[in-house]
Amino acid sequence: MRRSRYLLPTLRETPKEAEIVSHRLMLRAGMVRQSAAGIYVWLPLGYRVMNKIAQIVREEQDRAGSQEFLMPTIQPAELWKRSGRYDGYGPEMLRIQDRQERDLLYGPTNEEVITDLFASSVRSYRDLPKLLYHIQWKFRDELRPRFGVMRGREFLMKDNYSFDVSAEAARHSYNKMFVSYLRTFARLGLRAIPMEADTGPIGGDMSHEFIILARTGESQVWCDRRFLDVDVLSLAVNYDNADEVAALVRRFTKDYARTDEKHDAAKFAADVPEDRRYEGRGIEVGHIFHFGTKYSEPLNARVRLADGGDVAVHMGSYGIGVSRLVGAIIEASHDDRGIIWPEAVAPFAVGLLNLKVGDSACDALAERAYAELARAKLDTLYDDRDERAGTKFSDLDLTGLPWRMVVSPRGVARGLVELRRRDSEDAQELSLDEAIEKVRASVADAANVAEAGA
RNA sequence: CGGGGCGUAGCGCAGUCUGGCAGCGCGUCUGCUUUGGGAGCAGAAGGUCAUCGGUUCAAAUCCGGUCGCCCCGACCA
Repeated sequence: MRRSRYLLPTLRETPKEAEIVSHRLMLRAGMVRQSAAGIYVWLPLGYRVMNKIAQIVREEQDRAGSQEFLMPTIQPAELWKRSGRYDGYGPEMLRIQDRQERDLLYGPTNEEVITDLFASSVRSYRDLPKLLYHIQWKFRDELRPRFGVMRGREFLMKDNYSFDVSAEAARHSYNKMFVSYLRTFARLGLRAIPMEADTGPIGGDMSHEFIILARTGESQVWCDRRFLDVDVLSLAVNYDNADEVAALVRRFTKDYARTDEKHDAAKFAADVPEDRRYEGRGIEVGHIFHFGTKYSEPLNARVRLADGGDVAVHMGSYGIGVSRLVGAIIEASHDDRGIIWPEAVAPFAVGLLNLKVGDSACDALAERAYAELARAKLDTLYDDRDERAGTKFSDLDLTGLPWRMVVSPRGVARGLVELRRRDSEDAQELSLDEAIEKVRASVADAANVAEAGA
């Protein structure tokens, strides 16, 4: 993409509404614009990142045996009246009426719709288990939206729903999602720690929040530092082997990790040696939950059993805040110059700068670099604007692309470009071929890591 | 929903107290010079001062209503 043609309105100054760093940087880097309180326009750069995140989420959901489909944003109130939540959900739910004065709502979540779908389309225990997910916009009319896309009213969420014939089978589904979440966040360049969460009326140990550690997080968290040392992507997992998946879950639940909701200072002190105690802030990026027959009973989602009887299916739901992750990744990965994208979610792999537009040698080399980067299938944002070097450097640092390739009079006579990583101070002068190969290898490594263990 | 604050050019702000030509910086456009970390000079464009009403010879400024946005708290993917 040529920068001169791209809609990328970077700002030198921060709009005054932005308080936390991810919000400031997303506005300054031209990723989002606020449309109303907690509602955002996603500009091309921000939308690319969100789509990259969604794609990784999608791949890991599929890998764990889930199927993607799509439910509507607008739901009939009638379903919610049947589940008993229509009155219970409160003013957070946006209620609307159509021209016939039928009661509708903009979905804050989708248990009702999918349970109803399941009830009308699945009849037999032989069809179970099922894991179904979609990535869809939600609306929750929060009292006070804040922190940019981290707590918007409208947000993009992946929600998965599992259906099993028994509580024991449901645990396998839960465990699959648990492991797939570990892999998903690791691939996004995040270290997400599963923490015990409130389970509601069901009880038991079947609810976890996935929290990433970040200074600006909203929750106070306590955990064992051993969580920080595990290389999740190197762990092999066969999702069909219930024992193997359960063993992995045990490995990630045996050490202490709790938010302020469940923190027990005495237990923390007793269980975790002093040198392994971590206390800090965290951001919730995922939540998994088993809720048994809470919706299948009222919405009549039952299956026939082998012995001729029938049973309400056991369900769980599993959420990842996709749009929130865009902000969360920035909270975890930035410096005073701007965003530092992990390679896996970067909107472009390379920022190509021509520092002397109008100089025929520089123009020629930059154009050749742009063409060859495209041939190597490396997403490139080519800054071909007739701007000063400082402007281009600052803009590129702000937008956080992982690799910077500079064409300038310094190296052009020898056919050299300068290559530098966003997270490093070291630059190298290389031939164009060498530079492209280096970036290509780095991107390929990231992809290989993603495949490891799967 | 309780408390506090703010709406003036694309962004950041001054002007409001004490009514009297709507301003500054950045950005944008044109020209010249410059060219490795947000350049210099010269010129230009850009405004329903959130909105509705009131007071006044005169309102960004005073008074009242409404809308929007932000922050703190309680609440939440």
